Amino acid sequence: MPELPEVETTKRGIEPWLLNQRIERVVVRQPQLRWPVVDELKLLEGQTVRGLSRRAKYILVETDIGTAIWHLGMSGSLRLVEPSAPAGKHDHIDWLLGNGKVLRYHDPRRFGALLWVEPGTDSDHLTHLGPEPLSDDFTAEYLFRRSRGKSQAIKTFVMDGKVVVGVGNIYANESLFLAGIRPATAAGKISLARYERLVSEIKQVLARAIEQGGTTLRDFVGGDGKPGYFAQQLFVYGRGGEQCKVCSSVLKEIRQGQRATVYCPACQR
DNA sequence: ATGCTAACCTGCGCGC
DNA sequence: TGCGCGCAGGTTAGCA
Repeated sequence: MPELPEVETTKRGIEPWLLNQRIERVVVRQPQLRWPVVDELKLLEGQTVRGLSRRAKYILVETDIGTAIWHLGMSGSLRLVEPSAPAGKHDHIDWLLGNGKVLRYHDPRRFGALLWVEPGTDSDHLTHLGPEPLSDDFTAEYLFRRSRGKSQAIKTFVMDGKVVVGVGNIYANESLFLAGIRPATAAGKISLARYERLVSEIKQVLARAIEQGGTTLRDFVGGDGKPGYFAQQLFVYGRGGEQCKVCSSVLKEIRQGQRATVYCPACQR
């Protein structure tokens, strides 16, 4: 489900309902997620949420005794529900809040996670990540430098969280289309000028997707339960075999690293 | 080091 | 109507 815009949308959606609230009870119905939910999460009971933030596709919930870290995996969602709403088959975790609402984690495929770190500690999952794509640290010069000597395809290169975080399959496809770059091009062969264009398009497409509340393909919903509206603005993702919206050529679909890649053979060189 | 593959898990849509 | 197959927004472990 979620790439950076969907995670940011979720974080913004739940923040007003969580900030400064007491977590009264933590209910874990299914601890077997991507990594097992640790017993320490129970320590959240009675704690107050001091702050929310996002790093890469992780949502950090800070309290005085530690930080809970959500990851939504492929099919996870976090939303506020009423306590009377019955928990469904894949509603794995509830946080009962002081305001009477319930923060409910739903994740059919269970590739998501809820991690825990003590104050002043960094999760191993966060320490080796690349820069945030919307930050000033993410520049064409950076990508150019990191890519020299690499034969790896540009698409898998920008999807590597050690290079830059938050760019998943949807927005990798879209930003390469917008930048006019073929996804299979070796990252090490791309010029600084073309990286200028790519970095600019990555930043723009992510920012626009956040404005639209993310991309809803099947089941993504923000914290308020509403879908995102960016899907209608996708140029290539999920459109293999259809016509290019710019030049009407038939879009090609290939596989890179077990992921679908779609591109326009005319617009992307 | 680099880069590719398989794996984790469930649901859905398609072709037969 | 049912069955088998392939595919899906992410990430990491393991291998050559």
